[in-house]
Amino acid sequence: MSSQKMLTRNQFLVLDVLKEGEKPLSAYDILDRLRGEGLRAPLQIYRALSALIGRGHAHRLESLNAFVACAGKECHKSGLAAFAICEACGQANEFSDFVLRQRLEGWAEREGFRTSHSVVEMHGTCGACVIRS
Amino acid sequence: MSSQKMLTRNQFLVLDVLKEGEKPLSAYDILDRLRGEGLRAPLQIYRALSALIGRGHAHRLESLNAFVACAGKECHKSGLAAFAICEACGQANEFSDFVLRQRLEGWAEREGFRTSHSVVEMHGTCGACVIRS
DNA sequence: TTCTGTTATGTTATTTTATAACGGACTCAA
DNA sequence: TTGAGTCCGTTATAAAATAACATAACAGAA
Ligand SMILES: [Zn+2]
Ligand SMILES: [Zn+2]
Ligand SMILES: [Zn+2]
Ligand SMILES: [Zn+2]
Repeated sequence: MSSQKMLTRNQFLVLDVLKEGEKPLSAYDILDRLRGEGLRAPLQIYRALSALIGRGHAHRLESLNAFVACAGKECHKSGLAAFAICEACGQANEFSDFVLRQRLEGWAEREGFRTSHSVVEMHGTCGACVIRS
Repeated sequence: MSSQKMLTRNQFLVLDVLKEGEKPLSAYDILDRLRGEGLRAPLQIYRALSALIGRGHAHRLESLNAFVACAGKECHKSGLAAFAICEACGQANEFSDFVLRQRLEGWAEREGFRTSHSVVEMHGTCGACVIRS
């Protein structure tokens, strides 16, 4: 089962930056970190991001206008990636929760709503930062 | 108990436009509809929106960069407003779900995460548009 | 009253985020 | 070898949000 299509050079570079980054990065942040590799235009980044997100290698955080590498084990299986975003340290913690997904799908089914994608993003202060404060 | 502080003129105008609008509106959409009332700058809209959101009169849809008047009965009581956004007709349906909120708070509690605000936005096709297609 | 802190306002300029529109290079199969 | 598909790179532009600055309006304290 090698339906894993190869990543292009730009896609690989962008994904690598996301994996290195400890925090969500904006497209322009990513661009700045890849100027050394010859990338110059925002569109190069956005195109790579679209492809990566389409294949499940990365996620877009809607409430931050930023992007992260996928860190979930089951986010494809469960079909829903949720995030807890710390406003103090900036880190985003990806998790997935079957009940959560079930609950949303239940609502959708009752209402005849056909879901294509769900956004779940909690904002607040992470455990480490709570202690530190 | 008249702790209901008065809305300012700009806040009232913006909220009124949101209530009239059948769909989520961007700040610039709102501005365009209020030029007749003498509003000229985006900041006037953003300031009014911030105040309205702070008081629970309106919500921001993170995945659309757009705003809606609050249509929920219990979204303050339940502390969580969720939205189902139709990509066909553009309408956003606000709902609230206690189990959903409970589930998110449960995760947060286990992880020591202190939540300040949660974003739940489903994208897809609403019942009416599914039938129509 | 006058002073003073707070809140709301208005305006201009700028930053940040995202896309449109164009053309070239390459692969693969018909 | 031609045509479809995909990726690439560039320039220009649109869309969303904020910075910086200056003024007005007002309530409470002195
Ligand atoms: Zn994931
Ligand atoms: Zn933190
Ligand atoms: Zn509401
Ligand atoms: Zn619809």
